[in-house]
Amino acid sequence: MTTEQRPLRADAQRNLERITASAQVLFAERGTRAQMEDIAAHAGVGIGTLYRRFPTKEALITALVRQRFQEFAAIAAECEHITDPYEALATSMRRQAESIEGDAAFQLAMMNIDNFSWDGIDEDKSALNAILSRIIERAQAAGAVRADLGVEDYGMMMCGTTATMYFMHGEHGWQRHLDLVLAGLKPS
Amino acid sequence: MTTEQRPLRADAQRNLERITASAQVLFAERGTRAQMEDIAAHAGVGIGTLYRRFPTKEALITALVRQRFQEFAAIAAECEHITDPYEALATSMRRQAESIEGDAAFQLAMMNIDNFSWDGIDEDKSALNAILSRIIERAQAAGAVRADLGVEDYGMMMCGTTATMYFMHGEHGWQRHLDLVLAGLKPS
DNA sequence: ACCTGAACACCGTTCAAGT
DNA sequence: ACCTGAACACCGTTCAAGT
Repeated sequence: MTTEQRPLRADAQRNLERITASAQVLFAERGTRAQMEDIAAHAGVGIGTLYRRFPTKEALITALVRQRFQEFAAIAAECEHITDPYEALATSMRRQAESIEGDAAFQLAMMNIDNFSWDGIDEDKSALNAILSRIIERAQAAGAVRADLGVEDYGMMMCGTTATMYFMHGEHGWQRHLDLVLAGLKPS
Repeated sequence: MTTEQRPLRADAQRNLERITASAQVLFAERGTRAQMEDIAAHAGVGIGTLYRRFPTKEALITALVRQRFQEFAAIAAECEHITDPYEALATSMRRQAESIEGDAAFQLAMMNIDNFSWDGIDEDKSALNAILSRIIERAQAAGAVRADLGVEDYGMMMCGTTATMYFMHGEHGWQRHLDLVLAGLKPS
């Protein structure tokens, strides 16, 4: 909950941004095991300051995850403009997956590692889902995908793809998983 | 590496079995965060004893994961006897997935959480893959699945399915993910 | 208001002492 | 050979003191 109620004092705002940026870098690099102390040091602040903004490590990660979800929504919104209804759907998934390729922590998060409570993430998720629903319905109207496809399926497939992304780094990467899954979407 | 070189002294053997069983229970219940001390207590031994058999928590989990892989191989071997070539493949995936439904730690492990080194697991994996290759080839010869399907795809799909299993507990569960993925296997 | 870092708590791991 | 548990180390989190 990167709560930005009353504007922060200028230096505090700068610190907050540094913290978020450092956290993004270190978590992406090292996954969930990046250490709070290291993040604070990387941001050039004391740990106390970090904890003043984010009460727990979980809260910090949640903030980053929410940013990613907002990016997902932006990507989906762009893909809605693609003329071909099937490509709109497929491209959305592919581009979202590409956007998190270097971010180990988000991949872990996406798999719900450590049973995070994901405070506030439902808002972001439903904003995203609203767009995705439209994309899916258009594809269905065009007969490009199976009639029983739902938004939950979309999330599920992204979850599966993310898992293979984290798991397998070889040439047979997550693209392959996504291809298989996309092939399964065609009407039978 | 549950190394069983020279037979253990009777009491030590009994302790080892208790440890493995307790670890299985607690990890399944609580995921990777089950504590070593709790496992030792549950098994009725001191922590020192636990560490005498398994040098690290990782090694303990690895041992359990290897057991699961061996079970996977047993399941695959049974499924090889199914007459319908497509069903042999689909049933193998479905039954393997079912077998780990209650085991949170394995699900996490399957997703390579914490970058475990998976000592020795390659052996188990290749034993399993040998069987799976035969099942896949038979399905391909029968024209029941796409010609470009490989064993790595099998692992990838199980990985994705496991992730959704851990991630989503609703009615739209992992079965749905598996269905979508299986649908994608049919020759186009 | 916000910053700092020493101190605390928790849990994985070690090791000296015991049988 | 094997067992035990007190002690250590590491890292997330707190809080008293300072600006």
